[in-house]
Amino acid sequence: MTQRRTRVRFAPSPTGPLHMGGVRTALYNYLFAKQNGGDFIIRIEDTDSHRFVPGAEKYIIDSLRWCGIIPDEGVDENGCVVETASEKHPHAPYRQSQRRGIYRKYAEQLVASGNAYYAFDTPEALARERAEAEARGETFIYNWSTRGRLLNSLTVSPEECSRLLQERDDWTIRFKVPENRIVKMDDLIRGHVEVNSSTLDDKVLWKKADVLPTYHLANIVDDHLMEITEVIRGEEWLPSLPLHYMLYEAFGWQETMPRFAHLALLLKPVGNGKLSKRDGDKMGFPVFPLHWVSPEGEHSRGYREDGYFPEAFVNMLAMLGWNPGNDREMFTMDELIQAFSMDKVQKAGAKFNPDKAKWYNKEYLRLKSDRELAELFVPILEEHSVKADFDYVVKVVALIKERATFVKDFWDIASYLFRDPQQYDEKDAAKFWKEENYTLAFKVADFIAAYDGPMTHEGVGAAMEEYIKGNEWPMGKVMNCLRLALAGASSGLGIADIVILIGKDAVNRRIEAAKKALC
RNA sequence: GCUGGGUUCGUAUAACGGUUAGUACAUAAGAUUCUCAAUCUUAGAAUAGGAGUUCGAUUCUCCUACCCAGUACCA
Repeated sequence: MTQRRTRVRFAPSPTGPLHMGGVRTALYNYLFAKQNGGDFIIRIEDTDSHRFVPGAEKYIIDSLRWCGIIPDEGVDENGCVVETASEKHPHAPYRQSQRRGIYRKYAEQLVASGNAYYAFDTPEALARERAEAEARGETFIYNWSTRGRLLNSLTVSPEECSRLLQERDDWTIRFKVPENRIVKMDDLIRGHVEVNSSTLDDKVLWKKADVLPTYHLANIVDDHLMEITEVIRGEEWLPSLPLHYMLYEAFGWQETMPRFAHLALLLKPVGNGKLSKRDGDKMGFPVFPLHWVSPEGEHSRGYREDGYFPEAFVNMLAMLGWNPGNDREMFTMDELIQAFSMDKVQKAGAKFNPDKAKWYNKEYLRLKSDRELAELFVPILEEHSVKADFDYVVKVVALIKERATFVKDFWDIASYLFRDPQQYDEKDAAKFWKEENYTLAFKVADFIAAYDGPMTHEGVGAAMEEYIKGNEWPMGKVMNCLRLALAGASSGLGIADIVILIGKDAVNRRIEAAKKALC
């Protein structure tokens, strides 16, 4: 086979928000394409108009964009699916519903070559067949074993067939799956797989009622036309792989048939089964990349809105079912592109671990500069009506960032560095706010007020500790009393840090307020 | 049911026939600090079960169990 430029595609159906498992599939496609210097293409598979959900298409593209997964083809710079062909997007339109004109001839071609046939069975007739089979404890299957007694172009005369084609508008074209043929397939992840064609059914390829192809036909035709070299998709497609192989063969396209890779599904953190929105709601984690509101008004939380950095989300997702072959866990997108390899992709489904997702965010948060984090913190401060000097915010961030998982945690951790405590933790007060302690704490406060050296760790911090130790006062009790007065709770930054940040005036003010509130 | 896929600590995974079965998250204990967090140290924790091939199987083959997917005129 001649060397072809690598071209992979992500082909979602706009039936709802993109699940994180879908993002992972897109990510692996993207990594594979970029690693091989090829193209990552988006194609919208919307041949089922009944399941179309407004906004889903935009959501999918926005989600990928947030993750840094930028398509080379199919979507323009504004994030819109391309409808008219150009040099950059030669295969437009990239929405199957807008490609409806091109599929019928391919279906007819298969009929002409004897690989497919017209079927005139009504949905009701098929439902009856299913019910009858079920009554006998069997499963109805439309294939070699039953097609001979059903209503189709193989069982009626050519004249009758043309008449039905004319009169009826609910006929279909079905693929004629051969009997008892071993279909031999190769999967990039699973290796060699064989299936006996007798177990397969004669899939509907084209529907007169909708004047549209079904997934299988549209998918194969478009992958062929768009010169796709590798199909990387979810495991749910593995059972239809033999059909797809036979379709390529029937069209005579086996020379350019793409290679296939079927990705195992993402599983729920506890119990069995695939990850669903319900699990997220129940256990408190998002299953979607971005916040989503369904047309019915139902909300779903998103990783972005929950405070995850896209780099952390992507890194976490990449490691769910793939590994570099060593212990390394942190990868930027570019590093993933370098390191990714299909044969390190896990065969089994991976249970999603929300704790690990948080851990990744924490790691990425630490990697960011104080100034960068401060910039993200400023809007949150503004929400709390706090206007602070930017350099002061930077100083605060430097001290608190190791204690946080998300930027949004900053406020809970450090609100007392921006305004006086509004209340005092009751348990901490009961534990530490005793006369023998706070009288000493007040003396330390007086000492700080009188201190006139540099407001640094080495200055006021050291002096304060020396003062307490010199008097042989209980360090822990005194400090916790002070922290309660200054920060509203006994947990938090070191007293010296707090004093240095808020300054002497605030210390005095807060001590007086605590006296009033607690004594 | 049938067809296909899968199975290493609780979770994600490493070990492409030879290791005291490694790492990370989580858990627990200890150290440290004025508290909390962070950090450091340590601990417990796995090859689903059974046959076979082999000098030797986590790794190869078969059987069983369990899990997942598909079984639509949905994708």
